[in-house]
Order: sequence, then C-alpha cells, then structure tokens
Amino acid sequence: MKDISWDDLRLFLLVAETGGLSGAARESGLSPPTIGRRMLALEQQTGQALFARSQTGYALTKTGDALVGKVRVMHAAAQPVHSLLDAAKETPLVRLSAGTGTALFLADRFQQLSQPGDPFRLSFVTTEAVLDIAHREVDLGIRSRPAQSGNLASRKLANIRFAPYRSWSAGEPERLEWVAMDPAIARYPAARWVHEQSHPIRVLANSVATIYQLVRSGGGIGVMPCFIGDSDPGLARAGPLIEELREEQHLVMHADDRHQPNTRRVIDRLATLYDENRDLLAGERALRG
Amino acid sequence: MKDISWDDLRLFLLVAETGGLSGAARESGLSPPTIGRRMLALEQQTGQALFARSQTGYALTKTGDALVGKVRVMHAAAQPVHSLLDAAKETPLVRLSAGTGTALFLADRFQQLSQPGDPFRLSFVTTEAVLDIAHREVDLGIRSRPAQSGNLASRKLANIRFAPYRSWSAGEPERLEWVAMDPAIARYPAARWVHEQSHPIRVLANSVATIYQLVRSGGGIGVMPCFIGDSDPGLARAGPLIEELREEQHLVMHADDRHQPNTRRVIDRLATLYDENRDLLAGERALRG
DNA sequence: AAGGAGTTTTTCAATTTTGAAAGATATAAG
DNA sequence: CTTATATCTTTCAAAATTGAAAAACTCCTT
Repeated sequence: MKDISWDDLRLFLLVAETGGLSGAARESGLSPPTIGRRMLALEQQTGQALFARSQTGYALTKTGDALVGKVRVMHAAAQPVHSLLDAAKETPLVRLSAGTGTALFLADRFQQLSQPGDPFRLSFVTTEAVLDIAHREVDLGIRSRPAQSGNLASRKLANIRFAPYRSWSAGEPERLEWVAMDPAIARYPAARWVHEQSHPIRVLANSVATIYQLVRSGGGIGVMPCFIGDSDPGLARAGPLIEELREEQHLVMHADDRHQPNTRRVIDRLATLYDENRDLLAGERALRG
Repeated sequence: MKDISWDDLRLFLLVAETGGLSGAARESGLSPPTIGRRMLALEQQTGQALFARSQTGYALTKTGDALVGKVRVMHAAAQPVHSLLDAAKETPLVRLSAGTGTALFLADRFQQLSQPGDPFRLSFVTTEAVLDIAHREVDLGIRSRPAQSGNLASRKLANIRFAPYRSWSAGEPERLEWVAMDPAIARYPAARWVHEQSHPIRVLANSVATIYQLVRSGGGIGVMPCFIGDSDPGLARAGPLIEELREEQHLVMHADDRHQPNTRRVIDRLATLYDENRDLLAGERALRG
C-alpha cells in the first residue's frame, strides 16, 4: 500500500504512549523487533524523525509529538467501530444532524419539531462534520447540497443568505476587528470569506455557534447566516448582505426512510418550519442595520 | 495483532465505496485477490457478513452498511495526519479548548480574555471531546480533572454546581418533560443524571450548548451548570441545586508553556475571570427559582 | 564494583502475505 | 446466439514479515 499504513500509525501511538518497544509489544501482541522495524520504516517513508531512540526507550521528537495528537483522534474515531459489534438495542429515535448554526435556529423553534405524544424521540446531532446518512450515521441531515448518491433523497428547504454582524452595543463597525473561523478547518465559502478580505482578525473559532456567541458578547464582527443574526435583537448588521455568499439548505434522508412514519413526520415539520421562515433565511428580515 | 487491523478497515472502506475488488485495487495499489482475502479474513475475525458477493462486485450487508459509516469517520480523522507533513507555518495562536457549555460562559466574557493590542490570537476550540494538551492538540484546556501526567500542569479554577433549568415562560415545572444528553455519549455524571431519575425524556442532544438552547426555547427541563443557567434571565431554576453533581474546573496546560508569555497572559486572565465569578459558578447567583 | 533487570538491536529460519496467471462467471453489445 | 469485456476466485511461487534467540547497552540495587 503506497499510503502510510494505519496499523503503523496505531503502533506509533502505542510506542509513544508506553515510551518504548517493550510496552508497545505487550499491548499489541507483536514482538519488539517487529515494532522497531515498523517504526523505522514509518520514519523512512515519511522522511521525518519521529523518535529519539535510547537504550532505555523511545522519546518523541517534536514532530512525533505533534503527530501523536492527531493519531489519538484517529484512535478515538475507531472506537465506534468496536462498539458496533456490541450492537445495542434500538430505541425509536429520529436523529437529525445539523451544523451548530442551524441547530441554533432549530432549537429556538423546537416546539414545532417535537410535540407531546410523538411516538419517537428526536435526537439532535449538532456538529460541523458531515455525517453519513447513506450509511445510517444519522437519519436526517440538513446540508448545503442536495443528495447526490442514488440511495439518498433530498428536499430543498431554503436559500440562505449571509451578512456581517456585530453586537448592537459594540459601537462603530469601522473600529471593530473580526471574528473568524479557524482557516485550518474552514470548509465552506462562508467560513473562508473573512480570510479573503483584508479585515483584521481578532479571534478564531471552530464553529458557527461559537462565532455567534463571540459576536454577541462584543468580540467583533462575524459573518453568519441571516437566520441567526437577524433572530437576535442584540445583534445588528455590520454591512450589507454578502453577495458572494449564498447557500442552500437541503434536507437529506435515506431514500428508504422517506415514508417511515416517524421520519416522515419530522420531515414535514421541518418543511413547514422553513416555509414559515423563508424571508428570515433569505436575509429579508433584518432587525437592525 | 489481535485487534482488527486498521488497514483492513481502510480497505473495507475502499471496497464499499468502489463496489468491488477491482476498484479498491486501483485505489490501493494492492491486487484484487489480496483484497478479497483480507475482506474474507475480516469477516471471519468479526463473525459478521459484511458483503454480499457477486460476480459483478461486492454489495454491503446491513452490518457492512452500518460499519462503513463509522470507518468513514476514522478516515476523516486520519486526514490531519497527512496534513501534518505539510506543516504550515505557524501563526501565533493560543488555542483554548473548552466544552460547549463552558465556551458559552467564556464567549460572553470574551473581552476579558482577548484584548486589542495582544501579540497573539486566541483560538477557541469548542468541543465535548477531550483534546490532548501533552501532545499539543491545544495549548490550554478547561477540564473537570487536574493534570495527571508529569508533563502537564494545572490550576484549579472553580467549583461547579448544577441545577435543573426551564424557560421562564415555559410554565409549571411539574408538567414539563426533560431534555437530556444522548446516553450513548454521556460521559460525565451531569450528563447521565437525568437518565438515572424517572423523568420522562422528550428530546436528546449531543452537547451542553444544544441542551441550553433547547431549554431556552421551551423544550423542557434540562440539567446544566449554574454558570449557564443563572446567566440567562430567560431561564429559571426548576428545582434545587443537585447535590450529587459537583464538578471542578481546572485549567490544564503543558508544563513547558506555563511561562510562555502569550499563554501566561491567557492563563492569568482566565484565573481572574473565574475568581470574579466564583459565586455564579458555585450556584449562588440564582436569578429566578 | 558487580550483578541483575530491563530494553533495544541484529541475525536467521519459519511463517505469512502477496501478485501473476489461469479459470470461472455475469453482463452488454453485435 | 455468440463474442467481448469486466469482475471475482483459485493456485502456486516469490517476496515480505515475523519472532526466537543472542548480543549489546543502560540503569538500579546490593
């Protein structure tokens, strides 16, 4: 395999955590010479020294130090794989995934989505990551793009506009610096836009909800969807609608679930909610400018 | 290696995505017979049929379907490993990690943490996951436990109390159902507490911030730290402080960073902020009950 | 200072994995 | 219906990996 072996990364993590080959050997069931060789091969393949080797064990280099943090994340992501085989019994849930910004919007109107007497529970999965509906990570997802693969279906919910916002009490926009998404994780045009201007950036965040909170508390100007900014009387627009930033929101579902009663109900309610708020989503309900 | 090979999981993902052995072979550089064998071995090791095999390719079984979603998450988690070697140049950041609930508290008081003229930028990493400070995932973390490993240092910030909250406008607490953390991911006592009572649960969420938002919009009663609930005039306590739920917050840092000027500054500011809000954090500043 | 424990590295034979080639099968096109 | 194409499975020899054993080294205890 031309790519770096995931198994080697896993061994790397064990060596790093135990501080040597013997410890990693105990954990993995492989022999110390095998592990030593694979770490050497990993270093050669990557062209990076990951360890400072000594008779008493392996210490991480600076690069190794940085790498181990990222491999831990991988390791954490592998845990659900193991859990899968202990498949727990299912409780009737409808899992709805949305980004943190959209979740703010939905939570405020939650009463329309989940009602007393419903024969299911709604589970909000609030994340900036895109979870896989085709493979049942969640049941429904609110996405910026329609379904693309054959076993997914989607329904367009709305057009979304963006504008810069500031706290109403924050003073003159010209004096304010900006709140931005961390460029290392900025994935959408709206997340990247600030970095493409020459605005001074004061603070970074890793989610739309955090940007909203920072702006709300006077942290500066932040770009966010109008449905967030225009819903909060404590915020004011700090400039016009941003023409380049137009998104759509689509409700994506597994095609097999469209007519499943509980999911159907949530779908219909979402459609109604979005319909009633069409102008807010489109940036036509500015409270303050 | 006694555990399931990560490389096999990766191949599994390739087979699933391409629909067969040839596609996976093209992507991986391995031969079709090799991949076929490894998938067979994976199935045998796990005791699960992951594929429906045919002359025209491999289709996923239901179990395979469920598994592929989780392997995708692993795959996504592996991306930063690759990025690491293209180490971008560093901009002076101080990365502060906090859970979504704590991030709400900090964002509201952001002006105390980051000030004009600072020679660094603050990067909020808002997550419910515990990021690794020893290995430089973040610079500072607000944790419920003090530092335990030798190369970390910590400083206690506060004692934290919890109470149930409802929206002030939501009506009689006795009639309300509860908003809870999804038990599948509930890690702390505060997240599990609701499930240990006999309260009817109306909706699940995956973060403290989402619980807060849901409660705020009348979704029901939710347990949250007092520093969140008592900071919002729109919320009221729905019962007394919960005696069983007491947490501490500690500021954890890499021992080498304690005296690094930018980090030092953030540390001192956090300490001051927490000191000034000691009573709020301890549940002694109830707005409404 | 000597001995013991623990760790890493090297050597070599055994075991495992791999891919080339051949065979089998399904599907599409003529 | 026949032929061509694409894909998967099986066989076998070559290549790669592995672990046992021995050697080398460091650190700690007596």
